Amino acid sequence: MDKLPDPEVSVTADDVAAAAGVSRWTVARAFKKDASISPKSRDRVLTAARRLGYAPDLLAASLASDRSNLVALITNDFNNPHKLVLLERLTRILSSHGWATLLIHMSDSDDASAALLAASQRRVDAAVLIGTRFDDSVLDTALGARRVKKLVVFARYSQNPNTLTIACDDILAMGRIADHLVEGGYRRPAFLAGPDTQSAKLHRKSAFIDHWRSRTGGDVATVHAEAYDFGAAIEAVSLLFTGAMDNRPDVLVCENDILAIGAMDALRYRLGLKVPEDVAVTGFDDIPLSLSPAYRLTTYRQPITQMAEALFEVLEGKREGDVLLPGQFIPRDTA
Amino acid sequence: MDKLPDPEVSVTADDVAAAAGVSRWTVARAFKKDASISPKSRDRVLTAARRLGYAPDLLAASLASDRSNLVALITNDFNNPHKLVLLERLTRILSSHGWATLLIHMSDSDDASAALLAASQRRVDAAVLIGTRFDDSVLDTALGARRVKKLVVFARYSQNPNTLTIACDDILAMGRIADHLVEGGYRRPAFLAGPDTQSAKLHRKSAFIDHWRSRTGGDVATVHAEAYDFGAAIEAVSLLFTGAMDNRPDVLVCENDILAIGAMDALRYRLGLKVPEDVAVTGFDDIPLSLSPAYRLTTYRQPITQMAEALFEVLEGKREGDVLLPGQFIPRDTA
DNA sequence: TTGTAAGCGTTATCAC
DNA sequence: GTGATAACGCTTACAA
Repeated sequence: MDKLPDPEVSVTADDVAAAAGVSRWTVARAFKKDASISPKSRDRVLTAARRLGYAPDLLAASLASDRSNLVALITNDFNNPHKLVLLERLTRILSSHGWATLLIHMSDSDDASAALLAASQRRVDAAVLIGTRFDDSVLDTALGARRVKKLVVFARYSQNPNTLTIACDDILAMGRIADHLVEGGYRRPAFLAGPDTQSAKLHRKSAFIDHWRSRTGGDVATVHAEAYDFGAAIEAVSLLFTGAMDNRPDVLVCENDILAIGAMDALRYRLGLKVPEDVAVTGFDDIPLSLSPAYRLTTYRQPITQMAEALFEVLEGKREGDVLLPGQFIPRDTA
Repeated sequence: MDKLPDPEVSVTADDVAAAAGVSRWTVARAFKKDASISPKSRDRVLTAARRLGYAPDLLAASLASDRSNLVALITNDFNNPHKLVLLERLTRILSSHGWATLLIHMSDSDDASAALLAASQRRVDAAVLIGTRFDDSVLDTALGARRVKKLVVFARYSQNPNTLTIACDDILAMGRIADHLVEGGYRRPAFLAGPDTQSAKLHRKSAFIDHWRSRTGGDVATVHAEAYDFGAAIEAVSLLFTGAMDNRPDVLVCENDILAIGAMDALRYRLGLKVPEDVAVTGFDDIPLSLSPAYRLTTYRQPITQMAEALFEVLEGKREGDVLLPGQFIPRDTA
């Protein structure tokens, strides 16, 4: 009768080796994909392993090999539902390739050093910054405490040379949105952005403004919400429209969907305006809510799956340099 | 001149020991909270450590001590924005207590074994299941592959005796909601639940029905959405109301906010009904969107912070047994 | 193709 | 209060 795996006793490669009558090294080889091992040995090892309930200890492996197949996902923006989409895609795709993910919360107040220290103490192979709410000075401190082998900025831009950016091509994206608006006959756009800190994150804003200017020669009004959530967007938009009702914008171009949804709420429930009849709105991200009949938001979808795959390639060292991928314009009813 | 920390070379406790003129063990002691070490030695060690840029390697520590201070957060329900709130709170609170979190995606199709195996291979001290979409058979397979020291079910109920539940007290909660509705004069409630699988997750449904019956003697209609997202809720509610318009429900009690929001969208945009004038709606969770002027949803907030703190105590072995905590009723405009 | 020996950076045990 | 020594479970040489 087969012995059942005993949960109390941890079974190691040595146990399997003894059971299969081979060396510990051969056991390790049997679990490697492309190892020089005879099919017979491998089979014997795997059978024994299954019977004993053995699974390699990745912690010990990491320590010995100095490679953990572990990434830290560091983020600070838990208000935006888009984060959930990013986390879902990243964990799913990375784990399908054998990578585990450490989720690290970076509070707004303190800098990234603490997060990176935590990551490095767990010996991650790379740290991935996912977020919109930190500016580039954060990266400098992070890199000062350079304890992490690779630092990737995901779904956001970074000019920092020691950092690798994987993102959606914002210039292309905002150009596409601007084109759509020009062709739709809109003439007085306003851009609703997040907090106005000195950083590269306002890429979308400048990309839109540049493109709009070159196509129409016209100017673009600008508002900053105090945070990336719809509450802040409601305040910002209310303020904007109560100010100058005589020559009000005919379209609100928003840095992301959550701001766009706040903008729509403000227009409808605070200002009594209709979307898109009175004012049109565009977003960015295509969060699930954008599809809801209450919003039906015209937006732009980031190529998250491809971005996640690109991250995987970067982690494996199969790819170098920044990655900028084109997304997809999603026209719905709000513009 | 002080040498700057060299990122290329990893500095170990031995280096610090040499620099401080003590043994490696003393270095370790200096980093322990309540270790028997003289203040002088500790100070000398910490100074040397700071100068060399030393931080203990938690991987090696885990291997040696058989304690990783690492938890696996396993989830499969990335459609519900409430997950983001849970993740935020858990990572923040756990990390403030020195615990790191592994985020593991459990795909709907396969069982929990893969996720638990992944967790155990990283030697987590506990696995925490966060989700609504698995039924109890999943727990059985998970426990069959019993590789993880502790298995906690968070923000959901489990009857499994090998599992520890930390959740909001649903009976109390649904009782509170039912009371509010009875007092509000509602008479024909319908309950909108998620997918109808055989499991304990329909706790809220039965809790509401029981309470409603005992207070009014009346029955409660029931609908099941095919998934926990607002698209599925829209379909389910549309179907329910096109069926029997003669004696339609006057209030829709929803298992959570995301279903409630879908229900409201269906009522307003598909059926042309007004909330709460024609049909009232209640939710559960108090996700950020519930506060939006488009919804202003009457709902019930789970005590997430306390639940997270309870999890911490369970992890540290300071607490045993299931934890059921009371939440807070949040009356807004929809009921 | 397979086995042997020496690490990886910490903690645990037990002396001093 | 402090230090030596043996684990922890694996991988990386290198030798057979």
